[in-house]
Order: sequence, then C-alpha cells, then structure tokens
Amino acid sequence: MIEICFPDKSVRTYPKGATPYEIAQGISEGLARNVLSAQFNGNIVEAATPLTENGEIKLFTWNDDQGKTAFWHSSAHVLAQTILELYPQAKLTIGPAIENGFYYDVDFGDHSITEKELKDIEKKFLDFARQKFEFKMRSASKQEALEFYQKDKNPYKIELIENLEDGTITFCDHADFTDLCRGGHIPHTGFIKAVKLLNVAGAYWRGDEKNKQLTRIYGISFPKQKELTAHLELLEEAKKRDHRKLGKELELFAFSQKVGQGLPLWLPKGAALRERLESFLKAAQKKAGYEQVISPHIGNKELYMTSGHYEKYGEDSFQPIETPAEGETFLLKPMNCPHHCEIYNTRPWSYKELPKRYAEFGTVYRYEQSGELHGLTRVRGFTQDDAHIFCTPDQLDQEFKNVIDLVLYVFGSLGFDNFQAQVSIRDPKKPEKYIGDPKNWEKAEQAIIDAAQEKNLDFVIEEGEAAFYGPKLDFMVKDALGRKWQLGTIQVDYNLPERFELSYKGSDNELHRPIMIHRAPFGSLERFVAILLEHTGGNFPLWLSPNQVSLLCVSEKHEKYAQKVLNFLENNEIRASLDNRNETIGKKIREAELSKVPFMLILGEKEAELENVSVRKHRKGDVGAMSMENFVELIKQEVSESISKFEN
RNA sequence: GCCGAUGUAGCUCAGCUGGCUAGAGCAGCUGAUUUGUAAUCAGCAGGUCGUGGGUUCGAGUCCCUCCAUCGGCUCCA
Repeated sequence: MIEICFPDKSVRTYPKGATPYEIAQGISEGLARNVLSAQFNGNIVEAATPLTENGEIKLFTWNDDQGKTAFWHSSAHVLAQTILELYPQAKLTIGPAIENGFYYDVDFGDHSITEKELKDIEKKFLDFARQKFEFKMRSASKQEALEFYQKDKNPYKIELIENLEDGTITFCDHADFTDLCRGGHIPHTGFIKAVKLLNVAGAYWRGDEKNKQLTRIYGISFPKQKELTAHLELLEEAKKRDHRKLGKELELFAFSQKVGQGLPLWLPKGAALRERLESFLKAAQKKAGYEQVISPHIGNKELYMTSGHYEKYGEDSFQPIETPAEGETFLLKPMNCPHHCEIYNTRPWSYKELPKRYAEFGTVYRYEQSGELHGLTRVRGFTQDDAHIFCTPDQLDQEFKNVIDLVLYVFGSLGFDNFQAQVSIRDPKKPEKYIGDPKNWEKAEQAIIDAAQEKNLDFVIEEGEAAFYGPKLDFMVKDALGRKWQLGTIQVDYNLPERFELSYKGSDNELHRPIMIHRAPFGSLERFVAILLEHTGGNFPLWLSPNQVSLLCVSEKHEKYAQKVLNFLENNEIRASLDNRNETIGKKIREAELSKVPFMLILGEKEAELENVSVRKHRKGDVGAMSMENFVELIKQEVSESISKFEN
C-alpha cells in the first residue's frame, strides 16, 4: 500500500501501482472522467502512470493550466499522427503545447500546405481522436531510439536524440504512431472533441535563421465543440480591437506607400492624443527631477563608432548619408543615448551635482526587416520617451527604484494592470554578443534583480534578452490577440560612460565614471498608443479623448445657441466639436456613438430656451439636462478623478 | 530577410470554372426635408481591379516580377 496526500492535506492509502485515474475514481466518477493529467511529488505524470511510492498528488482537469497543457501536448501527437498518415514522406521535428493551443514543425520537403489541406487534416485528426487511442509511455535506449529514426530517415529526431543522455529517453505510442516524447498526456485521444488548425507558418529548425525552414502548423483543440466556437468568437472580437483598424476608424494615424513602409503618419486627432501623453509624462518627469533636452535627427558616424552601435548595427541599418563635401558621413539617429552622453560631456561635473537626468521625446529611425513591421507596434521611425540618468554608483540603486516607480505610475494612470515585468539578462551561451566587462555586467544584472525584488515586482528572468551593452528591466504588455510587447524599459549601462569617457569629480578630488540608466516608461509613443488602443478598444479615458464632447443640434435653427455652448466649453478648456449638419438628430447621435466620443450634448428648442444642455453619455445613453456650468463641472470632475486615481 | 496568404471606389465587400460598357452598401456632392436620444428621402458622381510584364481572339479572373498588407519565423540598439 502507498499513502497519497491530497492538496487539502488529507491522506488516503491505495494499493501500490494505483494510477492517478484510479485515485480520482475513488473520489468520484465525475472527477475520474475529467482527469487529464496529474502532478506527483512535483513531477508531471499521466493519468495512467502507476504510482509506486508515498507522495503528494494533484489532479488536473481542463480547468487547470497543466490540464490544458497535457491536452494540447496530446493534440500535437494526434496532429503528427495525422500528418504522417496523409503525408508519409513528411519528417516530424518538434510539436509542443503553447499558451493557446499547440503546433508541430514539419519538413514537408518541397510540398507546401494550403488552407484546404488544413481542412482535410482536421477531418482526419478528428477521425483518429474519436478512436480513443490510449497514450502509452515507454523507455528506450539511445541505440534503439537512433535506430528507429534512422529507419525513418528523420535527421531532425536523430539530432534531438544525439543531444539526449542514454537512459533518459522515452517514447510515446498511441495507435500505431510513435513519437519521441518526455510525457504529460491525457489518457486517450477521445477527450479531444474539437480541433481547429489555425494557420501555417515558416519556422527555422531550432530557431536558427541559418537552418532549414520548416512548416509550422498551429492548432487549438477542446474537449467540447462549444468551447472551440466560443474561442473562435473571442478571436473575432479581438480583431475588432486591432489598433490598425481602430487607428483608421478614429482617424488617429495612417500609412502611405509613397512615404514608405513602417513610417507612420499622425493625423490631427492622433497627434493631439500623443501630445497629451507627452505633456502628462513631462509633468511627471519634471516633478521627478528630469530636465528636457533636444538633439538632432542625424549624427556624425564617429558618434556611433564611439558608442559601438555602428559596429553592431551599421551594416544592417539605414545606410550613411554622405554630404557633398567629402569626408562627412552622417547616420540617421537610431537612438538618443550617444547624443545625451555628449550633452553630459559639455562640462565637468561634481558628484554634488549628480544625478543628471536628461529627457527627450527623441524620434529615431531603425531599419527593421520588412517582415518585422507591424502596425504601430513595430515601425521604422518612432519617438521614444527617452531619458538618461547619469549617477554615481551610490545613487544607482535609488535612481533605479525611482524609475520603477515612475513606470508603475505611468502604467497605473493608463490602466495597464496586467503587465509582466521581465529582467532581461545575457545569453550565457553567446558572450560574443555583448560588449563590456563581465564584472560590470554581473553588477548591473544583480542591481536590477535586487531592485525588482525590493519593489515587489512579479518578474521573470529571460536569458538572452539583454541589450548588447547592458541588462534591462522590461515591462511587457499583451495586445488584443495576446501577443507580448515591450513597453516600458529600464537599462543599466556601465559601457557608454566608458566609451564616451564620461566623468565626475568625487569627494576624493579624483575623477570617476558615472553609471548611466537608460529608461523609457512608454517605450515608444507609437507602440504605447497601439497597445492603449487595443486595451481600451478606442474608448480612451476622458482626459485623453481627442474629442471630449460632440454638440449635436436638433436642427440648423439651433446652430447659434450651439455655437454659444461650444464657446463656453472651449473657454473652459474642454475639447468639443459641433455637428450642425442638415441631418436628423438620430443620425448625428449614431455617428457620435460610433466615433466613441465620451459625451454628446443634444441642443434644440428646449435647451436654447432654458439655456441648458441635454447630456448623453457614450454607451450609456441619456443622462438628462443640466446647466452648462454643471456640465463643465461634470467633465472636470471625471478628468480629475482619473488623474487623482494615479496621483497616490 | 525567410515561409504562407491577401490586394476590386475614401471605407466594408460582391464579381462562379477567363467572355458584352466592373456591381452594392456606407461616406461624398446636389436637391427636398428642419428633424428630440443609434441610420429621412431622391438624384448625381466616384474604380486604367496594387505595379510592371506575359499567356490568350479576349484577363479583375491564369502565369511571372516588383510593391504593400496580414499570420508566423528570425531580428528588435
């Protein structure tokens, strides 16, 4: 007999070799029917794994992330089985579960998969799933494993196995299909009632551009058809919040083929929105002791040779600008830091004067590969809400934490509460990617981790995500479709101060190197506005709304009164516009609603007579009549409420 | 940059397997209407079908080039 401890700390005894499925059966048949996988003594096991020792168990169903992982992992097996059935010449590589579904990377040789073929694959997939094939794990020696795939002429699996240790290799069989696998399956394929293969994409073998490009098939599966339908509806809903669609509809920004790809044009309403974000941050930064600076859009090549950026990105960037006079070479500014270093360098500094905090809404240009461009989130010309802090080693800790506070303040003000903090450090396997003294790197990485811990940030550490000159603390936010984007970023840099020979006079009357912090709470105005659009669906907080109030006259007769109300609002610094077209009031309201303007004022006979306004709120409807003064009060209150919310 | 898909009026979309002067709704313009909380009516105008080439008696439709966009991969100072 073995003793099994449950999450509620209760303990029961079972015969040796009992499986999680049988244990679930002992609790209830319903649970047993729904158990997808389990965790035993901290390891993921299958529902059918015999347990032979005492331990703690957790049973997972569809409602647990681990249950979903097992479900999708198993679905990837069925997809692989289906692919080999329909395309016997295909070579399987890897096929994991992901956050929402699963994929399988396959080498189809010269064949490319079409949409129609996906349908056929889905059909066969469900055919197999319905047959309730059990997943069975078994161990194999390295030799056996290699032989299996040599027979199969699959160089990818052979490469994978060659990197595995003998004795740790396991296979999973279901039906007559076998795959190299670490385990973590649902009991049988019959649980999978619905599947949708979402798209095909190219993906490099082992993620390396130099390797062969494989075909990746993405899919998602569910235990009920209804859940698949709901998921697809959710995706449709998300598309409505796409910032590219909203940006066009709300006339915020546009792109032009003539101007060039990845070069956004800000329309009046979008530019006004940006300006409000800028002044919001400028005010916060002024309070935090920043000073605004301005630097030009091009810089001498020498500048970027000094900074090291030329060596790193010169070849893969916009190419240098040559002047008519020989020997002059300029580059489009790809970042502001070197300029700010030179601003620091304009005079000597005493330790008593540090930290210096130079801030600039600096527009930079980067040659992003064409396939990388994506709406406003990845562009070739964008404006960073950049600043560089030059401080002494003693000040680093406090300065860094102050910046975290500033980023949290900005995110809080705009309602980004579900961000993910990420400490981006070096890739230990690729030291050649980074410049500077490893000792400084260690110091900087530790400083960031300490600060993140002290600020109680819920953070993950990502290897290989650091900038080439230093580690970062990044603030990641998801878009409507769940893709992660880096918004805020804080970076510690020992490198540029060295390269630009920055110094300050210490209390010991000796020259010392300052440390530099790069930081941008928004990241870039472009990306920030994009993600803000996707989060709000275009329903901006009142203080940011391009147009806060639309005045709608009932007929042209009331235009004069409406004009008076408009003047009154504008005198009170409220952004308002007048719709005096010869249209019905119903139509004007409809259009105002569609344009997502927060407030509408209906102005007709009654209002002109009583000198008041009838207020309608976006998505809420009629809220009744009030005096102009009270309406202005209402607006001001709503604005100050949303501002004060993030003042504390 | 790579893999795959897409590109018809300002916007959203029809246009079957190639066949008469390329259609619709919304937006626009003109006129009528002077309107009370999500679309008043009528008329008019608007497209060398992303670009350049090719196949064909004939191309929006088939093939190729390039450009742009979308989904991924890689990259992201």
